[in-house]
Amino acid sequence: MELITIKDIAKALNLSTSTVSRALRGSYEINPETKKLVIEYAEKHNYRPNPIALSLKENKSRSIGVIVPEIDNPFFSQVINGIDAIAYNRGYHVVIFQSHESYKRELINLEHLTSRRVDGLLISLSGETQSVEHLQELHQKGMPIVLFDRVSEEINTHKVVSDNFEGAFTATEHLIREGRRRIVQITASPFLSITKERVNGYIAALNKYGIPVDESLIRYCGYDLAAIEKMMEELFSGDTPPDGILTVSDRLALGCLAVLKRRKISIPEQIAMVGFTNLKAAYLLEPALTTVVQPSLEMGQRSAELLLDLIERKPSSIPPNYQTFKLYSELIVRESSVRH
Amino acid sequence: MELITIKDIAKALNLSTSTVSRALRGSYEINPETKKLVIEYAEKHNYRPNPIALSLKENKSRSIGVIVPEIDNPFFSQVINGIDAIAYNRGYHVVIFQSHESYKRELINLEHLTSRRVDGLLISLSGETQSVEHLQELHQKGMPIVLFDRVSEEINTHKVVSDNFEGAFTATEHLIREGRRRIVQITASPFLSITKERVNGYIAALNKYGIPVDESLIRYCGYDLAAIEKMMEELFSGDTPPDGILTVSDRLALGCLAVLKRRKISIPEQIAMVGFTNLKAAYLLEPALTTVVQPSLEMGQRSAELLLDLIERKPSSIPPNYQTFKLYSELIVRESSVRH
DNA sequence: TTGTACGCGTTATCAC
DNA sequence: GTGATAACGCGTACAA
Repeated sequence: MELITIKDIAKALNLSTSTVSRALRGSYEINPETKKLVIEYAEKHNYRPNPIALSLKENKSRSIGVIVPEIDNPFFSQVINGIDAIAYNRGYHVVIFQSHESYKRELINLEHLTSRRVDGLLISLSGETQSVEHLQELHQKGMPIVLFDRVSEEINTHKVVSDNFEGAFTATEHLIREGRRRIVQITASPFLSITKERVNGYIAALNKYGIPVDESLIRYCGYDLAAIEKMMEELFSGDTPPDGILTVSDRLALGCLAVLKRRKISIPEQIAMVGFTNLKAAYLLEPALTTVVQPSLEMGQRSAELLLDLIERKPSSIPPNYQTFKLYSELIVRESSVRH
Repeated sequence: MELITIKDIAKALNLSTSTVSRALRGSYEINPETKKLVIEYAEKHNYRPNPIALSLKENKSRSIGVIVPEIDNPFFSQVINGIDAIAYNRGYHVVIFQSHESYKRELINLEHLTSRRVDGLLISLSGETQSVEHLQELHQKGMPIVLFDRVSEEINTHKVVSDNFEGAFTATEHLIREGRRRIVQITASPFLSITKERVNGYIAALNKYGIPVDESLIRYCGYDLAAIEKMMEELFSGDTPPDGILTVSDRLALGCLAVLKRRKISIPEQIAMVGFTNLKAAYLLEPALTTVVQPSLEMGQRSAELLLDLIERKPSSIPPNYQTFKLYSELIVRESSVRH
């Protein structure tokens, strides 16, 4: 735990710092005895190379930046978990920033990241972000970037996403097969890639079964719980309330379930529901909730692996054609969700 | 965004690096014109001081380490949120480590932290941790440390906790006043300070109302959901099932609610329940759940403020007597929890 | 007012 | 096989 440096070792052993350095790194041919002596002394005094000095020398921080909309969101905290696992194994710091769904804060985060000299960036876009010029600029300056979950077509780099189209398609199809026809999709910011893909999957499923698309059944909604509940109340106050619901996030599912409970609308008897959710709570409390489980942990791991590969490879050997990796989202149907 | 250094500015302006440095820091008396020139150039080329070089020079990393049992736990992700807010405002990095409730991993984290040269440490102990010698050693070597939530008597430094005794006392009293007598407390690792305090609060409330303490109604339980449910099933299979429940964490509350739901035991008609919870989901899905809300965000903020004060103060001026700051936990009783 | 020299911890290069 | 030196970027004591 002591703050011992290579210089201290050199002094103590009457050697030069360069000899000590070589002994420790074992690179050059060196007198085995000297080497042994140095290594023993280092171990005894718990020598640890100063990562800051190394960073300065190598012009690398051995840290990666992560920008997420909110840490306090089960999906993202699970992703961070995955990132964390990979990064620490490979000797990297993870520095986390939150955009709080604000484009402005995303820009500020980027500024912080660059001045902190992170070696690479993992980012999931804010709900407000419509242009990714800020990322492109950074990317062109040589910063390795991997986008995950909420990505953009407009930047050419690696991306890791879940198969949102397929997830929404399967979920919608499940509802249709259970006999539902008036299926509402409750979704988030219309700017997000995940939103667009999920809406497309939903529409494709309706089309497949010849159900006309009713635009009023696609509801875009912010994350504010009160707003979600208000929208839901509205939806169920009309003459023709939905008989099926597809929600695409934890918070949306919760607001939705809360309103159903309050109105004593029972699942699955009166209405069927599928939620994209990462919250273990949801299905425990509402066993009839069919769930599209996001591969959050895996997404974090894959993204981090990709980014670290990009960072550690020489710039000239970075593959010219970036790819989008799609991870499988599982649809989990529980017995109790089948209509009695 | 460019990687421009002080040296580049000096070269471009035909000045020495020291002049540029002074101009930028504005410390020394310097020719106003030169100063203006330098600052303009710096702004134009987006100069940012290299934090790594500064760290090396000042022997400070301007980063703080945070060790939590799990990131993916709503209480801790909220605490991290609070830490984050304060730290970034004051120009510090937050480096997060997870102990995964393992003492061994806590030790490894500590090792990483020190070799990473963090300026200070915020830690909430793992469920396995019984001795804090590892922390004491580090603390005696001069590392500023603030413990939060799960603390230890055996180390003398600042601590930030919520009032667990009071929280459990109030919760238990609430149950008693609703007419419950067989109140079970379902709690976590017996080693944790929070567990002991909550058990004490529970016992004190029973004593106040002359209810004998039944040791079999204090259940220690791991975080594994399956184990929680098994324990609950056991509890409710006996001849005299509880008529009141106090759970002290989100996961325990969830496992508990899941079993009640499965056995069709209704709240509050058949059983009353209070949970320590930070999960917005819980009360939404079960409105009859009375909640002890932990001041998680505030805890993060207070802890970070304390730690940064410790770090930035000269060692000689650190107050010799460390304190434990208790934050208030609010008991939230919703209408629907009153027995009909 | 400005420039020179040094040190923070480490490694690479060159010399011995 | 080992030691001296320079360099990474910055701030500052000291010299001019």
